[in-house]
Amino acid sequence: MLTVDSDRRRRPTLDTVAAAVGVSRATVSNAYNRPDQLSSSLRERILETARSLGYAGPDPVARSLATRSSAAVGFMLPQGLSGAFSDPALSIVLDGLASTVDGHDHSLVLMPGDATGGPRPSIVARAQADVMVAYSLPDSAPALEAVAARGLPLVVIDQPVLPGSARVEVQDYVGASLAASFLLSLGHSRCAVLTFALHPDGVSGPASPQRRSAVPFRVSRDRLGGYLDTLEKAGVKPDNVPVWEARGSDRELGRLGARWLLTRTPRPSALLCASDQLAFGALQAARDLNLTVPRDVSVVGFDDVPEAAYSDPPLTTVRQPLADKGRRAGELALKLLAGGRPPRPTRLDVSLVERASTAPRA
Amino acid sequence: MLTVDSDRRRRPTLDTVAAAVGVSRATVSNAYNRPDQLSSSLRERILETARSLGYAGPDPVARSLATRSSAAVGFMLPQGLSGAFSDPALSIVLDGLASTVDGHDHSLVLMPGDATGGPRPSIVARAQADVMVAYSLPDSAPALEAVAARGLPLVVIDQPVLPGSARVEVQDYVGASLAASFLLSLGHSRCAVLTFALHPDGVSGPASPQRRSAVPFRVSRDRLGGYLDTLEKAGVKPDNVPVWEARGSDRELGRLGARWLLTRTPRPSALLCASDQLAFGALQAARDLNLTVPRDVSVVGFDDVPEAAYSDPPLTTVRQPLADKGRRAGELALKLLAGGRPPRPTRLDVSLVERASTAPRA
DNA sequence: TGGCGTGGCTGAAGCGCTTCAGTCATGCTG
DNA sequence: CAGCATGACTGAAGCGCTTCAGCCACGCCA
Repeated sequence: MLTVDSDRRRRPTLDTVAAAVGVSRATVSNAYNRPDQLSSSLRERILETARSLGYAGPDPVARSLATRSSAAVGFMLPQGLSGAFSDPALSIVLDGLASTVDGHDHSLVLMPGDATGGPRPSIVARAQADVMVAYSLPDSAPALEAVAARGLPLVVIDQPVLPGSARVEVQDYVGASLAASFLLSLGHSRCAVLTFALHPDGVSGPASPQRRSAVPFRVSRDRLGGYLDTLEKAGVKPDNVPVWEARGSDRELGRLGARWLLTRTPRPSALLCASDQLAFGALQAARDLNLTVPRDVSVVGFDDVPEAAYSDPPLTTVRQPLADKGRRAGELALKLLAGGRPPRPTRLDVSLVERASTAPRA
Repeated sequence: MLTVDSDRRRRPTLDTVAAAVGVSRATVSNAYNRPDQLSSSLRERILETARSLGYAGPDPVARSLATRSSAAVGFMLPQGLSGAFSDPALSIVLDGLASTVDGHDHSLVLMPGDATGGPRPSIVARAQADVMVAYSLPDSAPALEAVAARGLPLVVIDQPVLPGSARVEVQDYVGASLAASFLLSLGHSRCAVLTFALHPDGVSGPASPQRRSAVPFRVSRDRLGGYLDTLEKAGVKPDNVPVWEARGSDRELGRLGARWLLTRTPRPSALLCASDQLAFGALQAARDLNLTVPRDVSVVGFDDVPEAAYSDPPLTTVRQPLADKGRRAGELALKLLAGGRPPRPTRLDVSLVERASTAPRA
């Protein structure tokens, strides 16, 4: 019967095993880490004895201290977990990262963020990881300084460069332009924008001109910029484009924002949504208001999460390679760990996927 | 300018600082951990010197070794991350856990599972955590043995007892009965069941009688059992109840399963879904088939995730206190860490929430 | 026979920190 | 003024492991 004995007082150590077998501690260590350093018969005997003594292998912490490596990568999030995981895009990125990291027998330490838009510095200072990955933190988050203070290698996803760090990012600005141009080509000049947080203060609402400038989140900044610049080039004044800022990126927040946008006068004929989740919310809001998509209003998302292909109607959206992003970040992290210099930023491509949520202006 | 210097060769240590200030290493340690042990002027001087030397505080690994505590809780998942986080119920639980753990300056180490229905034992053996939380692993997952081998305290969520471990669980069987009784009371005797994985082998499809028995996931077992037993008591033979087993718990899998169930002849007049996500998929499937919920078919979910109140139609479902579950697990973990004996299992209540996805049989 | 490469094992020096039993002034009490 | 708390600081013993320079015996070659 499997029993949990949490009495840690007198757990066996390498020495216990060494003494029991009658060899040196170094040899027992080798039995676990360098099988080629001892005869296989002795190794067998050691492992056997260890088992019978209830020794579960070298203690991870002591091992980390001795090797100066904790075999873990830290992941810093801009928000708490529940908010974060209602965003499938993040889940996919994280999964890509996890599988890479996991494949190299490294583990993943999660550092949820708080209202400041990143994990508390004390958390970062104490995290047992030897490389950090920052996901979409606001510019100059305190967490980033904490990483620098520790001298840990850093890879940032969807963020501005930090000297000495590796980076993977997506052509958000280009993607947003793509979306806007497409709507313009369909004749939609009365567009509205539904975006997730521009500032880390947890506020939802119409985005005033002030809030639209000096946006600390690079992704939000680039997507919003891509939309507005493109519209402007076509002669649409940014100030005339209604923008709703949702404090997060989930359906419900999207629905709320879209309801507001779709009840402006004149009603926008198309919605540019900064994420698919927000777009799904927008589809819902349209239904709530008895509007038909795309007849009454066109909707375009961003991300191309798997579900975008199955929504009602299927979503026109900007595809970005989410899983790749995570994998790349993982590879970069491992490379930095191995002592590599930070390579040039990895830029991933975006493309527009046309589905059924958009149509020429009626 | 914030710069990342990942050159870890010559980082300052406690000794460096001690030497610079001209005090003993113990005193510097105290400056960080026991401010009351030295004069505040000296402490100030030490901290100042540390800062100027680029010393970011005691190394977490060394500290862990010395204190025999790594200030981290490990979270073992039954599946990979992306699958896991498409399940909002899990996100909420995890968030509850994280906030508790985080509030005590502990971090969270994630151990994603693989095809075996849990993390690989090697991952568990090397994880730097001093208490483990297992979430809905199958009975006798290898990961659990690895935990036992290390002698780490364990708290299990939604799983059978393990001697020596703490446990938090929900009255799944009762909840499932509630749902089934409710449908029966509305006159639905032709019910079908849409459940998530009964076995960890990643198979989706109609669940044969063999697959319905010896189910290793406690939650699946209890919910399915609650449904079928209740129906049987009302005279409905379990063998006549179609059951679809989805390999995971997301909308798309739910939609697939529901499509199959709703195209049986005779068509079921009600669907018992083991999670809200599956139920949302079922609502979608009904729409796809031009069926109106609840007129043509009633649907009941399980979990009561926030979105259940907003779906179209709003979902009748079994409520379980998800965030509580996570928080409780966190508290238990911390209590075990503090040396407490495992308390009696925490059982959380369930209740039925009636919304608009159910109606009397036509 | 002497020299030498080699496989198999060990001793001991760390890794960077915490902690606890002291030491030593200092000020207070009676 | 002896006696004694008290506050401030230190020395040294670990925490459990990795690693590397050796050491030793053995067999092989010339």
